[in-house]
Amino acid sequence: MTGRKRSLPRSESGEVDGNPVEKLVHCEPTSHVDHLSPYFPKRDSVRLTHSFFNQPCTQLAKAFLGKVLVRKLPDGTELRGRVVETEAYLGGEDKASHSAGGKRTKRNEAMFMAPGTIYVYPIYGIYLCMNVSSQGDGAAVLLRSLEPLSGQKVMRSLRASKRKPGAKSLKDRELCNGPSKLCQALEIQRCFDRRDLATDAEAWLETDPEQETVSEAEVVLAPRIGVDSYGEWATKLLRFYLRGNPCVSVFHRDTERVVHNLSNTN
DNA sequence: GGTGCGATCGCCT
DNA sequence: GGCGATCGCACCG
Repeated sequence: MTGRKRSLPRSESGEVDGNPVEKLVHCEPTSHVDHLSPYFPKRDSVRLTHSFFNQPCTQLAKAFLGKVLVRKLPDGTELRGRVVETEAYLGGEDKASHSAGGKRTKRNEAMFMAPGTIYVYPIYGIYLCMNVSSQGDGAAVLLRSLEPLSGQKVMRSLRASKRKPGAKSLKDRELCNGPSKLCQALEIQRCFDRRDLATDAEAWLETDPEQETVSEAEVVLAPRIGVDSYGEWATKLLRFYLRGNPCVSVFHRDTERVVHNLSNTN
């Protein structure tokens, strides 16, 4: 079950979908004390370690949901986003995986490294995608979408720098709703390839202090994106996202409708 | 809202 | 030499 309800997406600056509402003084995200309650004592974020990443690929892909990816920029700014969409790439028999058939190359070396190893690769000459190695030979989890939690202004400017000058300002939900968008918004560069998400000083994964564990019912299973040419592996339900979250890149209405109808019969 | 298309280059065959 | 785990924009309805 989820914990306290809250509106989505959250905003650090009193903005709703990019529309300024109220300017707030910047505060450290972990130092808010005004909402403390003796009945619901605030829990701290906990950095996730190797034991978290060391689980089977599909299990890890689901476990990522609700966790918070943190990127600390050289100037000390911390950008935070809650993981809302992932894909599992199993390696071996998974024809859609870069490591299909155990194929190991210079590019995908990180997929074969210890669980928690970051795999960043360039695609279409102009974009990057970020994965995290899991348990299993050549298996990794693709991070597809985040719900921005803090640093939205910086994310927006990082994203805007690659768009047409004068283009419409991006809504919060549009900052990280795609694998290459989240790399741009969090300034995840190629140099992160083969680094360790469990110990790195500039990128890590945390628990969300406002998020209870994610239940199975909140997770939508869907086909992966952009792998249509891989036969039966294109249809396997190896994409996972948080039901109803507006920051998800591609909704799979069919799956959601089926589950919804089933729940209506109860 | 949805669809179609071009961009752009490192990596692999 | 060909292609891709994508994206933004133009265009249509």
